[in-house]
Amino acid sequence: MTKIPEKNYDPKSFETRIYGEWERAGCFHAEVDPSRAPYTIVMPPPNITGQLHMGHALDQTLQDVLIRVKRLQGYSTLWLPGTDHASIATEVRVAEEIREKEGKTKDEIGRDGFLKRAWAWRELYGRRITEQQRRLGASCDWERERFTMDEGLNKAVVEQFVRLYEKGYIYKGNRMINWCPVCGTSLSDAEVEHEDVDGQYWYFRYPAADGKGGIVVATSRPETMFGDTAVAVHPDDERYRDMIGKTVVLPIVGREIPVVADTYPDPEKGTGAVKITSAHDPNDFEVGERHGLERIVCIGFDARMTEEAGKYEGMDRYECRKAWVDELTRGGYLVKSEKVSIPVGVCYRCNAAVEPMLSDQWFVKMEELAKPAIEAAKDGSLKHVPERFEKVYLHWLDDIRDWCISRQLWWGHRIPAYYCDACGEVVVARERPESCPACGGAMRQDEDVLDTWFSSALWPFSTLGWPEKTPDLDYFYPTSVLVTGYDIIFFWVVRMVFSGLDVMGEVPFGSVFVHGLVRAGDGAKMSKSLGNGVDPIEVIDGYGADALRFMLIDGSAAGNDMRFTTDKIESARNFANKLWNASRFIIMNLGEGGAEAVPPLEGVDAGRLRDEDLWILEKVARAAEDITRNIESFDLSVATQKIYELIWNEYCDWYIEFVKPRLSGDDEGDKETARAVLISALSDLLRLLHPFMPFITEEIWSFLGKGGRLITDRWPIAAGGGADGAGRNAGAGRTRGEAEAFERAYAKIELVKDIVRAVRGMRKDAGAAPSRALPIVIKPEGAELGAGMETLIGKLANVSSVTVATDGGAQPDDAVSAILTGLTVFVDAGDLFDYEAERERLGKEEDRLEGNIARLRGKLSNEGFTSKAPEHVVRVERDKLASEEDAYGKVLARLASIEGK
RNA sequence: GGGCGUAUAGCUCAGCUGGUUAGAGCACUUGCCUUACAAGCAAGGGGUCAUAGGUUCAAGUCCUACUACGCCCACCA
Repeated sequence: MTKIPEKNYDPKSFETRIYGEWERAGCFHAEVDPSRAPYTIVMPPPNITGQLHMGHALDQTLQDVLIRVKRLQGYSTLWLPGTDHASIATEVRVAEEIREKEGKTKDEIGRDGFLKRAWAWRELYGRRITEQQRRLGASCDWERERFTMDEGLNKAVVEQFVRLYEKGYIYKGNRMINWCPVCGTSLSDAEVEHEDVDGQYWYFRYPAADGKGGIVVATSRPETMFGDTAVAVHPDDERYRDMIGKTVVLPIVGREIPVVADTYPDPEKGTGAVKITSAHDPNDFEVGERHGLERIVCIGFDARMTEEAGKYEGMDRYECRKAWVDELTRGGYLVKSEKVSIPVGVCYRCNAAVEPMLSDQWFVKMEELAKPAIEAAKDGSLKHVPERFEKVYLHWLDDIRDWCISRQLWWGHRIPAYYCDACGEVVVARERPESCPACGGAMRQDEDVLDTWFSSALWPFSTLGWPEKTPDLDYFYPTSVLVTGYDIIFFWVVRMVFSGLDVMGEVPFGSVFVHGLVRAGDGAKMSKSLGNGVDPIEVIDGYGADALRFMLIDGSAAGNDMRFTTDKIESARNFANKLWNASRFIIMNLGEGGAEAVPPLEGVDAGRLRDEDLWILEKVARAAEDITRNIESFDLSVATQKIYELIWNEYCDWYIEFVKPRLSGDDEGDKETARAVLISALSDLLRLLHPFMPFITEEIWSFLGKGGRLITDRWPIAAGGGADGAGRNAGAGRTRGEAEAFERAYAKIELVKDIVRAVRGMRKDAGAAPSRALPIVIKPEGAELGAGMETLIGKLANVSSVTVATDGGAQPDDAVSAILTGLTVFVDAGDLFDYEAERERLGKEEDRLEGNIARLRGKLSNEGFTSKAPEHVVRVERDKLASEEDAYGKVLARLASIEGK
């Protein structure tokens, strides 16, 4: 008894089940296997801050497609999953939760209590994320799942920190850093975003100390005036030459500050004189360094004014600004002010305005580390797809500054630095020292944790076991490709590359495959605050994971943003439904013995194969090669379009229709042949589609009696020089005779399609009722009409009889005609025929051909074209002209023959 | 200030290294419940590929300029 699929495509009925089967069978597990080439992708670990969004779904789908293709091609494929602790983001969320649930602050709970709750959070959200990934069909090796704060990774982080410290690449220094007053921590440059806000320039007069004149400076941040330590002017600026070396007085504050000459001020800008606040601005800091200025901190870590601000001490920085400007204005120091747009740095997590601050922090010296990373992109060992992203990568590295890696947070890898309070000794070590090596006193560990990206930077090798020398690391590193969004190129890609080169001496991946954002239907960025996010799980519930996956890949080019619309997801779901029903039809027609009784294609006598059989096999073979090429060059959406077209418009629309009469016929042998070809072609279609729609393809596969699982079956054709060198290309190994037979059959069936389409069109034009079968006459004019052509046409065009009008044979005048390449088709529409309509029809054709012929003649009479264009291009144009002229002649003749009727 | 992207059918988008008459999905028109599929079948309509130059035998595709929108980077007081 043959098992037949349910009538309706219902992804819910099998997706979860199939995933479980794959997982239990160990299909995702990768083995170190020296006999095969490895193919490795480390998953960009999603943050445990929440759940997966549409961007993750895209990211994961792309990786899964690549992994599944390579798995089918016979590589030992490892897709290593994991999650990221996302230090600052998670800390903020956990603190929020604690405030809501317990009404307490972080400090009230304490470090240990906080970490306990953070780990609980990690358990909950980490699991939720991996469940969502399973729903999507991610075929990653769960046995190798990692977390950026697990024990092994902590070991890697400590090891790398110590190594860099010992090399002198990590240092602690009192430098200008970005401070987020809300998150209460320092930030790296990458973590600061720039926003333009409405602001103002205030021009204030700083009187000269000697009472003669003064200098007007412009500022957008008057409140930093309390920290001013100089006024700088350009040495060549005539206006201020006399002032250099003198001192001016800070209005109201009364403190005297020097006027220094420095090349930093641009005479063109503002007044050409710049107030220098060496403790609150990176540029001013440098000017201060050059001139040995003191640093006065007037804004504290809480974004409130310090005692340096006198009576404003304790006031918020922006409130102080207002009050202070008022006071200066009243004092007559304000010269003018103007509204202007000011770029301000904000925290990428909480959006608060970042304050440049002087602070003791740990840094990674970037200059030496960046060099090989730049080199890798330039010498091609690291390729970006699409290429344009290499610019983004290089640009970031080119003017990179030292990386501030310490964070004043609790959730993260604690810095392995230890201090002796007794003698001031600092020890950076893999293990906590028992006591101070200098004085024997007690050691205290640094309170701070590391930037979350410090651990992410090690991800491609730390997850494979580094610093241990493991077989995994040896076999799977370097990884094959990194798939990620363009928005985290410098957060992550750059840092992985320089870390990989530093630690392993090799780039962590040869290619970076960059994708864009998934936007809402109106083009807006999906975001929580806008509430326009689409939950991938809800989409999967409604349409199936396969539809979501297909939709995410189809119809968007690599690196470009895409919009999520129901149109698209429905279209993808409909495609799945189409495949489902076609497969169902085939399975229903397998006969008594079911799938097992159908012989494999190799078991069918080649002589039994009909033209349409050869045609579909050839179609599939050609498409398979194309699709493989597209996938290998990361043109995944091109690949999906081709497979969509192949399945729907060739296999379903034509082949299945061609074969229907045979399936209901009496010739058992022929029936068997048709079944064998149907299944063979379908199998390849399933293989080709599987990476994109893994569930439905696996489910259908299980009905085909082929045994095994599709996920671990084989790709239709061998990878170019890949792991599977068996040369399984469907067209490979054919004899010359066979190849010619395929060619002939292919051309013949394409002609049949043209005839069918022409007849359908003519029937419609004539207004023939769909149920009314009409006789047709085919007049061959050079085309080879094989036997069996008539039956193929008859059924598909609703034709009652096909007469081949051999030379001299009857050629009806009172029939609708269509002139095709190598033949003319007449539809005997009987009472519906109308000479006037026929003439109109032919007239249109005449016009069209005239246009074409004129264009082609022009082209071919162009000496430049015939002499310079490649031979095959010219030949195609010549052939085209010849056939158009031929058709034109026939149209004229036909018009003449019915003239006056 | 620097860099990048996008502009192709009413809408959303493909179009790889330049080479037939520029494609798809949705929408639209017409006709169909044809025993796999109305989430479907069949036949159609619809585009001077943003604009202006240029290179070339040949440009949606390459170059230059320009316009509009979008994004990224940036230490302009």
